[in-house]
Amino acid sequence: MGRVSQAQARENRRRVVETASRLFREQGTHVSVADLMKASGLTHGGFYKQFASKEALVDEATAHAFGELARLQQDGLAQYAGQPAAAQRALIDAYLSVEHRDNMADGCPVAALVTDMARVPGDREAHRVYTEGVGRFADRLATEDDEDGITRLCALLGALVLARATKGSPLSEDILTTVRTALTEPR
Amino acid sequence: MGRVSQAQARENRRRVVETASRLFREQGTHVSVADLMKASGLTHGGFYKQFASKEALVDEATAHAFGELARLQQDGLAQYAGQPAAAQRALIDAYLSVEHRDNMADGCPVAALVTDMARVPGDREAHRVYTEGVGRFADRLATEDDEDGITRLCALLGALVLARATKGSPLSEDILTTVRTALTEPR
DNA sequence: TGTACATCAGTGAACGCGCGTTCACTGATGTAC
DNA sequence: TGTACATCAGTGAACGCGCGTTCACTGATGTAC
Repeated sequence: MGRVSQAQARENRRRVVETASRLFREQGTHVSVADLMKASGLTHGGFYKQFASKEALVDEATAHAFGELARLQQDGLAQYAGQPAAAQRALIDAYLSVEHRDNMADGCPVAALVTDMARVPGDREAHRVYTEGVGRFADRLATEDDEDGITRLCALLGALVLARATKGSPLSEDILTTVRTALTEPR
Repeated sequence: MGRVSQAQARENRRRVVETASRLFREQGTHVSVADLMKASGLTHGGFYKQFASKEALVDEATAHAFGELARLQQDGLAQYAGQPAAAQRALIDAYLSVEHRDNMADGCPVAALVTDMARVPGDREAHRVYTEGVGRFADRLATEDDEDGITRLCALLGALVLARATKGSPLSEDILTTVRTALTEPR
């Protein structure tokens, strides 16, 4: 192939990070460097021209996924400007939808990476980004009844991961609809 | 070493399953056969005298962990016989304790295996056992306000896995205490 | 603007290592007499 | 009850394979003149 333009190299790098952020969410962070590069349309040998190690990519891909999440949440808020209750309801409906359950790759990184984070050493950059993302998500969910949003976040996240883990059983859809109702009905 | 008595062989097998059920919860189901056998005080070569494959052990260890969970929940109910509210409160306090957060190996398999289950093919025996365990856990949490216990289960489980994933930040303890209060205060 | 050459993103083979699994072997256990 | 021998749980070395990582090589890009 030979050398590639600086612009092309930047674009390739960007694509690897984006692909990684999707594959790590879908399959976990143990996806191989070779698979990651192949899915990005490259061969695995060039990986270390762009990244110091696989660990560095995990950190960067995690940050990328959380950046995307923050952007989506901003968009959601903007779309329902001045109607906080409608914004909440839209978020909850989307979060606990069958589509979100079945699409981990494009889904919430807090849910997709929750077990990976619990099993990884706590001093990693990915951890800092993750914890920050959890805090921001909770703030986003705060209401008059639930001042810090933490309880609502736990119910949302718990419902999504349990619906994924029980997929194939009617219980899975049951979990989604039950928690959606519980969180959106006025009380 | 040479041959070992049938009783000893059964005991060794039992110990491998028990060790696996703890290590899978602590580190995930990708713990190696060699590590599993070493942790059980054996060498890895003998593994296939007892199990058809690693996959078979994952199924069996999952079933073992859920059996243990069911037994613990029975004990908890028996201890507070005739006082359902106190039994609920004790369960919630224990589930959302720092000890439970920090001890995945002996902790709830629903929480420890939730991501593994989401990423494993749905037709496995481990899946059936898992889904059944989720249903039983939800029933156990049912109250007058929350007839099927699903919403409470999601909040409990979400809080535990998030507290684990954010461990090291004050947010972690915050999650445990906030959700514990939300679930135990009368409303 | 055109030419000569150094740079370096990407290639593909190779590295040591740990994985799940297999196998020849050992020797105490279990059994047939 | 004692003896002879077949069984088989456990050992440890080895298998092919995929992992993360390294490296000699390629040749278009970028730069110095």
